[in-house]
Amino acid sequence: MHGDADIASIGALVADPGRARILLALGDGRALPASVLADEAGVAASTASAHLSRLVKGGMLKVERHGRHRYFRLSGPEVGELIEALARISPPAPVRSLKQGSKAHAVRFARTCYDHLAGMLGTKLMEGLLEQNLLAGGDGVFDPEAARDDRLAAPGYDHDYRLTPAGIKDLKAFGIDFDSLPARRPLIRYCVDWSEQRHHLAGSLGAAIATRMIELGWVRKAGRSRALHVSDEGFTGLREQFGVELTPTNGH
Amino acid sequence: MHGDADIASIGALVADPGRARILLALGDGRALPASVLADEAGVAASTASAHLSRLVKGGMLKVERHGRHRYFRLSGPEVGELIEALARISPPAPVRSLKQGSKAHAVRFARTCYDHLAGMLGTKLMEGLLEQNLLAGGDGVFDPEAARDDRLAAPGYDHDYRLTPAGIKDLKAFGIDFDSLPARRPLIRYCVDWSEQRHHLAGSLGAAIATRMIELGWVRKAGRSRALHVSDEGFTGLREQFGVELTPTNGH
DNA sequence: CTCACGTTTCGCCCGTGAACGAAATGTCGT
DNA sequence: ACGACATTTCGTTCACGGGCGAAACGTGAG
Repeated sequence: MHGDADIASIGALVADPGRARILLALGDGRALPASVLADEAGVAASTASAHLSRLVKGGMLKVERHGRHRYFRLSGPEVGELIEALARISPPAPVRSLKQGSKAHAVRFARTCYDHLAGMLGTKLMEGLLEQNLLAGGDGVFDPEAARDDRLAAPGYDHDYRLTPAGIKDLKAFGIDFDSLPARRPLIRYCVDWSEQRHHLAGSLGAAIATRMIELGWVRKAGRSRALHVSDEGFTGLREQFGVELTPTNGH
Repeated sequence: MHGDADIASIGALVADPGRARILLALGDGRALPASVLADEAGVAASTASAHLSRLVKGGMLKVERHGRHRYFRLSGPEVGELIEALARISPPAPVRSLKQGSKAHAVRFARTCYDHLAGMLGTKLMEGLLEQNLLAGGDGVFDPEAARDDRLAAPGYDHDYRLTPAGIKDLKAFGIDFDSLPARRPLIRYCVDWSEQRHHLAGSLGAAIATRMIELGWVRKAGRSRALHVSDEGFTGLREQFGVELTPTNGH
């Protein structure tokens, strides 16, 4: 028999700024080599190595050998969920350099969250879908106070979003093939976006929309961070098809 | 404009064993005075005071003054969600004393999670509801591997549980008044139980069932922890009405 | 086979923060 | 107003863990 859960040991792993940056970089489930992560964390290779082995020993990361590189990734979705939960209540980090500043800006503007869209892009899209009545069942806002009514309600499960007939029609026109979506995964879920404190679309539909937008060239992965770059066609397409008013400058 | 999320600062708050025990004790949203929390954490009052003020400054806790006591509670549901996410991937804590051991045992056996039932009681009940076809749409298991199919899937939203006609009938007979349940809160949600790694029932139905069981005297709050005590009527009632085979000894 | 590169181990320095008791502060009950 | 109790502040001690560079290790490329 064992005792209570030792959450302090996990907390200690996250407590170091270098390790935290490593976790954030791996946040959407990608695999990255140690050297890149050292760079990402802003520490020497030896230091990063120590951090990485502690994270592996603690069960948060797992390793894959590929030639003389060692690729690290989150050991499971629960870890990603933890990172999201942490980011949601974390204060904004102090900006260390101009480059870091604009990089953080890009991540907040549009990024990947697992396999769907997040950041301002993700939440504005959700808003557009709701305004055009393609989606119904919630208002897209994250309101910690509302949940207080019945003490502390279950976390993040407070809305039942569903597609409207118009939504199915428009999304089919957009290029979503509903028949080919995985059966066992729910069509529509939502995440609370940590940078916007609003909802963005997840579930298999969220993933399909993200895939389709990349396919159309509306967005593309920017560099090796989770940030996404929105193309001109993306901006016009988002406005015309989903009523999303998004401009390259309204990020901050 | 601000930079990335500073999850390390939150991690540092959780990293200390004393603070972690405080957070765990407050995990379901209750308010407790500083002296009780000092006892719970196993440290001197002065030490606990320092911990508590750091947790408040960090935004994880808030204070309410009541006479010469100061009651602390989680500052919001997001914090509770974080604690659950942490506990889910944490190793079992080393047992420090016999008393702590049996206390941890009691918590794993049956406890409160926000306003519904968790621990072995909660997961066995979920299992019973599914076996008797009062509930459908999932199998009650938490399987991190299954989510791997489509990379890292959205966290914890992988099933769509729903009541069957038989479920509505039986639960009405059990004493649940469906008409009086809050409208804006979803009827059925689930949580991944950190001690059992299975699902237990949440949502307004989960809360109503918990309330009704307390009303019937099947369970009662044990002491000032989150643990619940199951009465003899509770054991027989659970078996007869929900097919739950639970004995006082199968906790470990 | 040997070189080059990615990664880990080692040894050392240094700063941070957790612990406690004692004493100060504050609040209630009588 | 006084004494009891809850809580915080203060001052000190002490241990743990992060940081780096140098050197060792291991693997793939030429």
